[in-house]
Amino acid sequence: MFDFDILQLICDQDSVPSNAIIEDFGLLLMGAPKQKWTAEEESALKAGVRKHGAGKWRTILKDPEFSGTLCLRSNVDLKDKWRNLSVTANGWGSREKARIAMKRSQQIVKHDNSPKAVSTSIEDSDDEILDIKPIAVSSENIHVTGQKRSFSRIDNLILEAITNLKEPTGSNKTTIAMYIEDQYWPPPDFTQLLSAKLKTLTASGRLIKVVKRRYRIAPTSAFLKGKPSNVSIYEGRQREPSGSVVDDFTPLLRSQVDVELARMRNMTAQEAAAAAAQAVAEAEAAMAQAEEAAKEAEAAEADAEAAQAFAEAALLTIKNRKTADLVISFLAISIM
DNA sequence: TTAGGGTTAGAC
DNA sequence: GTCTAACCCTAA
Repeated sequence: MFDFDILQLICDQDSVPSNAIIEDFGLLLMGAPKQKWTAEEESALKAGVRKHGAGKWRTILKDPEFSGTLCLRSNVDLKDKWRNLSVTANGWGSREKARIAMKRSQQIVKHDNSPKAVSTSIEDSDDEILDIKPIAVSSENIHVTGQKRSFSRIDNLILEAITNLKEPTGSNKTTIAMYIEDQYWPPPDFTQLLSAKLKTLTASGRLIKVVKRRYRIAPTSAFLKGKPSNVSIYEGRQREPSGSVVDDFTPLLRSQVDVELARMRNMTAQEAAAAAAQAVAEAEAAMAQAEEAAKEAEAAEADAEAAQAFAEAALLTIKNRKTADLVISFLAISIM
């Protein structure tokens, strides 16, 4: 189209077009169809976020590595697109968002009514188990050898993601998931594992939950001790695909998956069938493990809700009876 | 410059 | 009519 050709000419200049230029051009495009994001623009945005962090939209636009691809976009466009990506990556449709918003407002009311209630942070509302977007299964790399060891690998991935994303206000679950999914090939039910793991890491004090469901690494976290920041924890594994680091949760790099696919193409029918059967069995084991982790997370949430309900009931009792001593005695007996 | 809420176009 | 993605507006 003619108008887009003009803007492409602007793009061909060395400098990044200012917002004013893009906005003025928007006037020219009045009535024109929406500019759909291309796959190239999308990947450039993701790469930009990886490099500079979410929220550094202007920096990403100025980065010569991305300015060529994103020259038609303003920083606001980047922000909006990243928001859309975050929402869809979580499997949240408008209904889910409305439901979560409703749930959150209800919880805020609860907090207002019971300031001393047992804390079931409203920031946990996005830790619900959501639809999973399975990406790939490594038949050789998912070995179920016990939850603790497997989870320690996810711990490292989460910490690596938060470290490398460098978001000043911390990283949310979506951003962490997108980083990991972009860098590796996580197993099925990865989102469930991530939700559960974020909870336990926060509970154990290794992560700090800051505003708006964002997580930061606790200053005293032992996970990164001795490890240089900004370096992939899996670099060793990347250099040695057949090395020893395969006994845990180890998402595959895309390049490794490509190698796997190439190997599979050369298999005989019988070999392929055997490999497929083995992959299915191991994937099922991994899914069972993920399911168990999800159940644990659900149980923890249920416990917290029950505790909150109990605390609310206790406070109500205090108000109504005006016999605090009696209630305190009752609570003491209940706890024992 | 950015975040977040709101609006609207387009696909289904 | 519903849903999603792109776009708009405004406060900080």
